[in-house]
Amino acid sequence: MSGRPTIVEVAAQAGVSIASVSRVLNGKSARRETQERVRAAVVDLGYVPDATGRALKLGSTLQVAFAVDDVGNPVYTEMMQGVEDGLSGSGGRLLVASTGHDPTDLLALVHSLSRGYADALIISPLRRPPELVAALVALPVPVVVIGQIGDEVPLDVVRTDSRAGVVLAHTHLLESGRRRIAFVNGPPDTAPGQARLEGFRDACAAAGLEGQIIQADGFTVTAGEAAWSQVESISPRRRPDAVIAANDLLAFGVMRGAASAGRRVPRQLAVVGIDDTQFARVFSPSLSSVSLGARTRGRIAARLLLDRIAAPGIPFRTELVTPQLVVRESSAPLVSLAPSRTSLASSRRRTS
Amino acid sequence: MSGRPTIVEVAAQAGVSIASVSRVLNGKSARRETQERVRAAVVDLGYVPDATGRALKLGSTLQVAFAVDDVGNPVYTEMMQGVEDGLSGSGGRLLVASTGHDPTDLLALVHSLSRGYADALIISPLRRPPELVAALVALPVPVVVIGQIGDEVPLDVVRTDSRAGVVLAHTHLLESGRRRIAFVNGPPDTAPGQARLEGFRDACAAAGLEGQIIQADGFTVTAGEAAWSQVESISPRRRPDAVIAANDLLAFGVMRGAASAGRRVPRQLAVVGIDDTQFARVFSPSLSSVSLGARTRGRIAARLLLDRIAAPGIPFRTELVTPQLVVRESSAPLVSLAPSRTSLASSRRRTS
DNA sequence: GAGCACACTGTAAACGTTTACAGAAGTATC
DNA sequence: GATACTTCTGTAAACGTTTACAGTGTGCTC
Repeated sequence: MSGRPTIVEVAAQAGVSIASVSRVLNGKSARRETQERVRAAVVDLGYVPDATGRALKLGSTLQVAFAVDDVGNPVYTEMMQGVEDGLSGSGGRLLVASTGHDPTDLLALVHSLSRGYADALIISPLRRPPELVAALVALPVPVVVIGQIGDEVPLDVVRTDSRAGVVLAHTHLLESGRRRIAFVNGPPDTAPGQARLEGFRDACAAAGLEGQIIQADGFTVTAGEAAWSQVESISPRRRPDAVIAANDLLAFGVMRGAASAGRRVPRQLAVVGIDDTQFARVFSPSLSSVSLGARTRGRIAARLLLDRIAAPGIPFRTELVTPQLVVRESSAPLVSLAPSRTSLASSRRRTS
Repeated sequence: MSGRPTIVEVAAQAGVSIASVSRVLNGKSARRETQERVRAAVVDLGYVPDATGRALKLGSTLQVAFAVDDVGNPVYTEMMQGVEDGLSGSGGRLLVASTGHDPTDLLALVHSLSRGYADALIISPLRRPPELVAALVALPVPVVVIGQIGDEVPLDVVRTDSRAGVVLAHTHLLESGRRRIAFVNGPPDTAPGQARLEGFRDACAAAGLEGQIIQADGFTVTAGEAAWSQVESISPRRRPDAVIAANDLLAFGVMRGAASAGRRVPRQLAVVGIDDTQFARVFSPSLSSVSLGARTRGRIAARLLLDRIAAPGIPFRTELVTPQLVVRESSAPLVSLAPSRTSLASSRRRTS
């Protein structure tokens, strides 16, 4: 009466049983007249089937949880949009859980998922302590991990080779004429922090250069700014002429720090970020960045999930997205900078 | 057997009835020995109460839906973080629905909410066609609107006076010595588009100036870039020396356009954005922006919601968040720019 | 008109919880 | 030892669906 109408009231109004109402609404066989009466009653009462009752009976909530460490990072927003893309048409809803940076939060979240309020989980964790991996594997619902999780873990995974991504960036900077290339990393106890660090070491070894490594205490803009002051404190002779940042936010921070210290990008300092977030293109100077296909990864994760829900028994898969360097202003080659008086270069020309 | 254990199995294992199990788990009175046996069985079987069964019985899902038009806009991410802040501790989960820009999507989403998969809705719509308002009012769950929705609508509302916000920006630009102030608006059929346009007209009238109005076809960076080309096409004599953009993304777009056209910000063009998103501070030059307290608004919305859930009968409230101008480099005063030829960093020092 | 096939419909059980109610067991009081 | 009282426990109903199963009715064939 007071609340929303239930199937019982619809049945009463239509003068049929609740089974018939359910059948009509789910497109099962029913006489034309029954159909009409049910539909009329539905419209009349404004009946909408209750998701909870349905979920209880069918054992599926049509909800997918998406867990990330920091929704403030645009790369995760893009990933989420990818997931939404991939889910669209499946009738699923997206439950977003940002867990802050507290690892116990994340674990609690994963555990709480066994309450069954979602049919599946897509997770992109920065860190992967054994407890987390164990919890993920033990979860009674399908799980897709975006990122590295370990080879033998029985889960669907969408990966990218960010190690190779760093090498791409390094090679590009060499080609643009830089030799003193530094790496501003995020926390090395994170999966991306570790992989990207390895990539940088690989690249340095291959080039026969030694590279400075600066460690920021997060993957944020402010951490990048703080890291810049470490760069500044390097003795002038060894001071880098290029920086690879472990993600775009760090890169923005570095560029900001460099700008307020009066150093010109890209003339005095080239910067390359990772993730190619939407703001990389927009920044001035625009930021060269290694795209790890966040949106694509999200989309693939959704697809893996839908596949597994459709056929739970299939073997676990690992999909790989290859990194791609997007070259923009922040890493313009030294050679082309020298003679050119074109737009950006001239607008950034030294005033004295 | 196969799936997750239910309360029935726990009861069997503990040798008590399911009612006792439920009571122990919900902290109702029970003999110490019963408690111990139930808890032992729970641990033993790894039992976790099913959220769906619980929701069905209790009629509450512990889920709050949050609907926005564009998750790609950082202002909504911040708002969402505010909502999460405000919800934390209430045991609620956040269901994020980004509806793209299709207004029928949004309507469909709102209607689908009457399936009862969420206990409440927080919505920040760009447009508010009568159908949407009607649908919101008709919804069987509490609704909080962030933004303008109309005075007589029986809903809880969190508002900000973005009209006054534009006036703030305008006054500031006058004080910084600008006289030909243009306004880059988003679509004027949106609530913020309309309010901000009115604010701009107010400000122009008060100052006795006529202001150019440029209309972008979205609240995005690319729309801002496109709008810039319209600014460029204005005859040089009337060309603006300052731009107020209807949000930060538009402002970024304008700055990007201006930069590639070789115009200096703030020397030749001052820019002020609206929303004060996290990247405003980071941009080079950093963007002056009118904060509308997105995070605060989200937090307040959550509080209004919790209040209403606790006491559904209370009168509807409208909370107001006052805009605050954050002055940064992009609108440095001409006077301080004129004599000095110093870097942006030093000009920033004077303005803040 | 009997028999049969068929299409549809209603009854009732099930999904996993919570909780009103009544009954059981224990304890204190006379 | 009976009574009243308290404290705990079990039974069963309820939340809103879907669906197996049995039943009804109709039309057809002989």
